[in-house]
Amino acid sequence: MPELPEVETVCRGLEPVLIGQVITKVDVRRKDLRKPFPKGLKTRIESAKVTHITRRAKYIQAHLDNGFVLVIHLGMSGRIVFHPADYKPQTHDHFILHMQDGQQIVLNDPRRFGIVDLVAVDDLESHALFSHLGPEPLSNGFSGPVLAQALAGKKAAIKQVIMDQTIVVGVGNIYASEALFMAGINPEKPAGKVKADQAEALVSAIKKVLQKAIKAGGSTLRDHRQANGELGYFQHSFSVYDREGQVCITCAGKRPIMRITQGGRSTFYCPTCQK
DNA sequence: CCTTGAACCTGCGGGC
DNA sequence: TGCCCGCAGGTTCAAG
Repeated sequence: MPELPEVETVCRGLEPVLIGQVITKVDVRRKDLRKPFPKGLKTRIESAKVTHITRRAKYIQAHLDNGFVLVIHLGMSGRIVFHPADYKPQTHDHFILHMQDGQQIVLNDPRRFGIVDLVAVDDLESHALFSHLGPEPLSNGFSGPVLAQALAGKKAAIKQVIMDQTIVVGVGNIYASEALFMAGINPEKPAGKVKADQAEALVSAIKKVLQKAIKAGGSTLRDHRQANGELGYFQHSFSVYDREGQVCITCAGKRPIMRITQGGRSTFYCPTCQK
């Protein structure tokens, strides 16, 4: 469940449950996900207290009182769920934090594209997972001029470029289609041909769609639930994503929403509204 | 440098 | 019912 709004929603759900709590026991149930679990993970975080939670791009960062930060990426299919003390691990429960109040924080990830890492807080910015990342989309560091500059001269399709985490972080396959629709830009347009005014519109659209999705608790695909059991509901607000063949909500024209493949991923757009 | 495609995994739904 | 195919919200690495 992983684009920025979903990860942000998870972080907000984790805060009241984790902050101030000591991790009493850690269960690492296999040797790796997309990467190996870090060496000494269990011994280095057991008995540590969670001080605060941050997010960078699609990474969850749980800061501990021993100078380490527990980093979790959910990949494509990862989810974090809270369970009571008597919960028994199920299939694809790969990593479990037992907290001092008895609650279990369970990382379940069927496809195992997720990552768990442990980083010294002083090394966070320079760590390989983070050092190459572009600006946060909701920060002032992401603006029309900044994006226009990053797009200059690029031949690749704009859809694929805004999903490039070195350009801007947090935009995944759903919100890329949604933002391009909102900005009226054809996803196949070469990035370098997106000029200042369209870049400005695209930045506004990305910020707007991500903010709206966060307010909605993210999008819930394939029956997924947030850690607290609540469902995100932004999927009901999709304008184009997963709406192939349906009528465009803006132009209601004769040409329906199209689905194309870019970089192996589905893209949805309105051929009338997006130029 | 760039772009493209495949690779990593499991599960689910549709078509036959 | 069962099998095969395509598809799924991400990232990385090799090949051209």
